[in-house]
Amino acid sequence: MRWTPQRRTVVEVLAGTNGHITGAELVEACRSRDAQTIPSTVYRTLDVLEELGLVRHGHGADGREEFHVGPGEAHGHLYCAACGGRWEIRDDQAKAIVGAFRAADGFEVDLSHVTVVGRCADCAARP
Amino acid sequence: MRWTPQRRTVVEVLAGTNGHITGAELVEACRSRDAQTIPSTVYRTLDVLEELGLVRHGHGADGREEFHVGPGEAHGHLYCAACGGRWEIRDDQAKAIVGAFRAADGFEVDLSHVTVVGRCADCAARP
DNA sequence: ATCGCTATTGCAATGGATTGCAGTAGCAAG
DNA sequence: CTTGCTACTGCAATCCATTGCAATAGCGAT
Repeated sequence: MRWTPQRRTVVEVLAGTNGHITGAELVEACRSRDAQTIPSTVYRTLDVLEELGLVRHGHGADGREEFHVGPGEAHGHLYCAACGGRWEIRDDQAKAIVGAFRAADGFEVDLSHVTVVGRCADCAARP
Repeated sequence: MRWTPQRRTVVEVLAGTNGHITGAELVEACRSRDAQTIPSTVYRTLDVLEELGLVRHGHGADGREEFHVGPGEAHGHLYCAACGGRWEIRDDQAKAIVGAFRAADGFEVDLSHVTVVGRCADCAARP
């Protein structure tokens, strides 16, 4: 792997990111450091970083790419369609999901790629 | 709601569709009936049909839109990242998921919008 | 310090999805 | 049948993501 200026930029921005970021946001953030930033380079860098396990990607409620800056436990996301709120899926809930599929089919769920959409308690209560 | 030729085309294609179809596939299918078909019209028609509850949309493993032709029970999807296989999430598994969130947080999961990615039993067995 | 291999980059093109706007045409009322 | 309202359509522009290809530049070897 080669340590290029472009990759340095991407990694620096990611290092300063807490939690999640979409592909487009990352491109934007890189551009503010280096106006020459090219989207394809950013996305390709993300691919290699993901292979290295430094980031994980999933898809938000709208299907856009979303990156979680690792390392750390893989985890899914909850998204409220009504208020736009977002939460990480807690471990006990994750276990329930993973277990349900493993037990029944032997299917191994990739948690980091799970986004569950619905309505949070508050929004469900006030229709 | 107005019954236009464009909508008729979309609905006819959907009526002939068994199960799932992506936005792009639908546009393509409509074009083969009516070469003048415009993507934005198709997507806007889908929005209307979804409001009426005739279709439901979710996002596939790659984040692209996917429509399930209803009516019928909302259901999620399983997707194997290794072999590309796809299955509908069975009711007992769905219950486990919905239950886990409802019990803990009062979060109401929208099943039709759930796509779970991972590796199916066969692929998990042969790494 | 130089060389050469090839991983990476830049760019242009492509594809799917979405939006704003001006013009068109359903449809209901008269 | 005619009229008028406005829900739709068509189009062009835009955005996010991805890919092919030729040119560049890291970096290990010499």
